[in-house]
Amino acid sequence: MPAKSVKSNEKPRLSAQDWADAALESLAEGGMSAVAVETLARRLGVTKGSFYWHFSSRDALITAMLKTWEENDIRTFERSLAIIPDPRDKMRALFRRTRQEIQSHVIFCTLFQSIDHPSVREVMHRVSQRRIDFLRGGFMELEMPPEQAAHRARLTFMSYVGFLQYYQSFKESRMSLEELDAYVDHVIGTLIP
Amino acid sequence: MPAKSVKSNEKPRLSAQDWADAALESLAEGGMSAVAVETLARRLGVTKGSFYWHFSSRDALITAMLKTWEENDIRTFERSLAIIPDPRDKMRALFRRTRQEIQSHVIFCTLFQSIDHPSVREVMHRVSQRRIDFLRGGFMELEMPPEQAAHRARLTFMSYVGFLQYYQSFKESRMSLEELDAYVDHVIGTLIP
DNA sequence: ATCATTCCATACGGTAGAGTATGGATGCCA
DNA sequence: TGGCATCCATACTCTACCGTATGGAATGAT
Repeated sequence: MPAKSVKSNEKPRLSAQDWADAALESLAEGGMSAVAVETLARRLGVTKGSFYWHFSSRDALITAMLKTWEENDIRTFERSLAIIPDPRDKMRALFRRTRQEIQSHVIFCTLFQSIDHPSVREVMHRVSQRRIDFLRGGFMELEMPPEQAAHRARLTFMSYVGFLQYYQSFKESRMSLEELDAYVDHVIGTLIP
Repeated sequence: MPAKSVKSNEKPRLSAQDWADAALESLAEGGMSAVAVETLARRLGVTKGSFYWHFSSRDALITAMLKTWEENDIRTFERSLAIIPDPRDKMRALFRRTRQEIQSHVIFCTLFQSIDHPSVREVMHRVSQRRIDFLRGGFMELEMPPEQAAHRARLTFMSYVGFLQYYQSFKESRMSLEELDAYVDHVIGTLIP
């Protein structure tokens, strides 16, 4: 086996980024309350002593975690859609994106539930604004007048947020995949001109 | 002064309903974490000793609080709209309702953020289903085919949930009232056939 | 007037999680 | 090989909660 196995062998020797990554995973699974120092320490196979060497406080970890998420979000979200040339295809692809259960969606939704935290609030405000602006640009490419495009972008974003919230809250009574596809088609037909 | 002043004079002598009501107010202001025994006791001018006479646990209070809210929600929400005869007017009135900052909306949104709690989850699932069904009925009154009405009802509800979440999260950067009216009009024009 | 019931205060125990203090282990470097 | 920096373990404090145990004051019934 290799000398520098990162997983559970030899000596972990963690970095601050390792903690931020673990925090993100824990966030996706158990919400903000799961982003706890001792919980993460157990997860990483170390103790709090390690944590407080890398970070000054839990809040500092949360900030770093959010920074990691936001950067990754920008990379994977907008850049993957910039390739699609036709604006209508691009918007449709964007809508269908919601159907996939990417980790980014889960975290986006989870963070909205922890909006009380100042850092979370700040990041979510930025990210939301960015997505609404992106949608507005898309609708304007579809020949919508600016005012209307702005409203439609808001409406679209709100339905996205609401859907995630609902879908993740009531996992037990989810629609079937066929139904879900039909729903997304309906949304596309209703919101995309 | 009267002999039975409920407020802060003479002797409070609380009932379980008083605790549930105070819990609701506290919930609207500070979320579920504000629904804490000692916090409410301070609010009511008594101590925990009182609480644990009326309730067996914090969870019992939460259950009672949710029961109170759900009953009140059914009363004020659906019954006030059943009067309007024209289906299109009814739907429009329903949409414009979101614009008003009723306490029920605030609590609805706050509860969605605490969906982890089993009792909250159960109540929200019922309430959500009820509202979606109500919307579906409304769209069917507008001559929409059943399948389409179901999807449109979902979409409408999702945009409602998302809007509340967004609107309550970022109070500092809210739209002006005129803009908000224009937005609601856009939503009505887009979602109501 | 006595007595039980109702309602509440006081004091305590228990737990979970954040943060601190300190020493030990490991590795690099002169 | 001694020494310094890096990274982590152990053990502790502190705070904020929930929940319990128990006694006391008020009220109504007889």
